[in-house]
Amino acid sequence: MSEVRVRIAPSPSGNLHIGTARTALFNYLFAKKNNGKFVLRIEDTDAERTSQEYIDNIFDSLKALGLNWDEGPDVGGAYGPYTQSERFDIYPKYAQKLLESGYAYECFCTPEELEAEKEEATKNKKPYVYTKKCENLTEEQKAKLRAEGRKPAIRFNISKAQKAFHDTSILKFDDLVKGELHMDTSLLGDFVIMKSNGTPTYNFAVVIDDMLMKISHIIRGEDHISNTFKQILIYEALGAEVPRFGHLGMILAPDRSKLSKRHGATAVSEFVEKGYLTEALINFVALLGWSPSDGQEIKTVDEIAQDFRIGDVSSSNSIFEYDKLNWMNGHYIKMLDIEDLKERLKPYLTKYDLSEMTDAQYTRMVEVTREPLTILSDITDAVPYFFGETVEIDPKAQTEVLDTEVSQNVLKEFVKQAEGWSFDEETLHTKLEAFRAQFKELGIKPKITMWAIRVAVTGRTCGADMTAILAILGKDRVMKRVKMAMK
RNA sequence: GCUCCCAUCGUCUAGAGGCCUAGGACAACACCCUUUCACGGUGUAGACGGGGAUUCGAAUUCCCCUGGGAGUACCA
Repeated sequence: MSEVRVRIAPSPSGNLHIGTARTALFNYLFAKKNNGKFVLRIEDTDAERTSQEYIDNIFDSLKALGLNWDEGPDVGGAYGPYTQSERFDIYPKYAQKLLESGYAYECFCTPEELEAEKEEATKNKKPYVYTKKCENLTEEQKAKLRAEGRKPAIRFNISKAQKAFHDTSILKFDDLVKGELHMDTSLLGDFVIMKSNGTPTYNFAVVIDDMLMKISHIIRGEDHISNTFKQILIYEALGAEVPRFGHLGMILAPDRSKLSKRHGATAVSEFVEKGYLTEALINFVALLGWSPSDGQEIKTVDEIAQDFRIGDVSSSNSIFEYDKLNWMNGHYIKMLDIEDLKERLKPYLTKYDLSEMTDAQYTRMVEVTREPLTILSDITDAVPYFFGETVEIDPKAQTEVLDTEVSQNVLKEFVKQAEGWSFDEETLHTKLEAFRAQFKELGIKPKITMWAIRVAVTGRTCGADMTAILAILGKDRVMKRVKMAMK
């Protein structure tokens, strides 16, 4: 077989969708596994909905996910341009070819006429297929319509192509993930390939582009299955080699509907802003439909590529649930290199004055607070007590902990003893241990002892390791806060 | 409406006729660890949508039903 060439062809009518990212990933994996090329093409045929902002977002998201393309609008390649709007001059040539070979014809029907036919069909509970009304227009009739100022669209003649290349009206192909798929093409209407304004429709543009870009395998969502039948016929009518197709199940929201904004984030960039790591995102999304042969689910994209076979991908839909993504994201946060993590956390710490801390203190703070983080943005609410001279005491902690007599006794004793301590973690650790033991003798649980100190110093009942907190804050601030908490 | 696709624990999945009294992961629950919250460890509970057929034997093959999804544009 000739070179494996796959592509992802997003339409820039929105930010890169997580579903598109998964499709891109499977294409990328397939290319990697088969020493092929991964091509990025921007399908901006519909100028109305396209914007540069979205194009940038698609580029950035794909790069952030590590899905680097070999050919594309920015890096170029031998089969460019890779932006559809820059290819407008090439589609009419092929449409003309189809017109000449009789696999396409001009259609002068107005949108109103078409609309009426459709209504008629639904009224009679009949499936709508284009009537082929314009199939056999004479040159005279066409000239007359043109004279009236009507501009024709070009329609593809399904039945003619089907008859020319297949014995029956049933068209079949062997899908890479679903196996044999078939369709009765007599149920398909002759669809428009060139709009009356001279631009190609999706189904035509993709075929021409994929053909010219020598795409060998088309891996995409199963929402394209019905398009595939139309596209195969175009390839055949054009005398081109038909690529292999593979249709992936869709990603659904927990309510089994299409994943949309009302379910939360849908764009990769939104997930990133929320504090999801691209490593976790891509790993998670790979597991939707694919599973590792060794059972080891945490894997880099390159590791997955080694193990990847398109035929192993599940053909059913899968539901996007946050539980596992969250777990996985937390896992990746725990695994991250500390310096890396320090940088990635900074965008979520802007409300604090990091200059209050030395780099060593910041490092230590991150080390002791990273554990419970699910998403990076969780850091914001996890660290307020590391900053400023004083803390705000949680009302509940105040009444339940600080206001008790035991706590007050603990704090009194703490102030007395800690005055003489050195506030390095090692010392603190042993001193605190002894401190707890001392109270335990009096029948006070270690937990209670520590709670008094914790609430006085941090304002809350839970948080990072106390020893580290005290060391980072330093003796002055700790003593100040504890004294303030005393009655 | 018509056409197509899909169907194993709540979720993601393993399973390609006997290895399945169906395995793993996340979530849940319990216990352990522990200076809190967590992390971690151990364990518990939890599924082959229904009905036929083929077979000595079916989660695995076939058919029907049901359920879910998608497509049905001069959108992509």
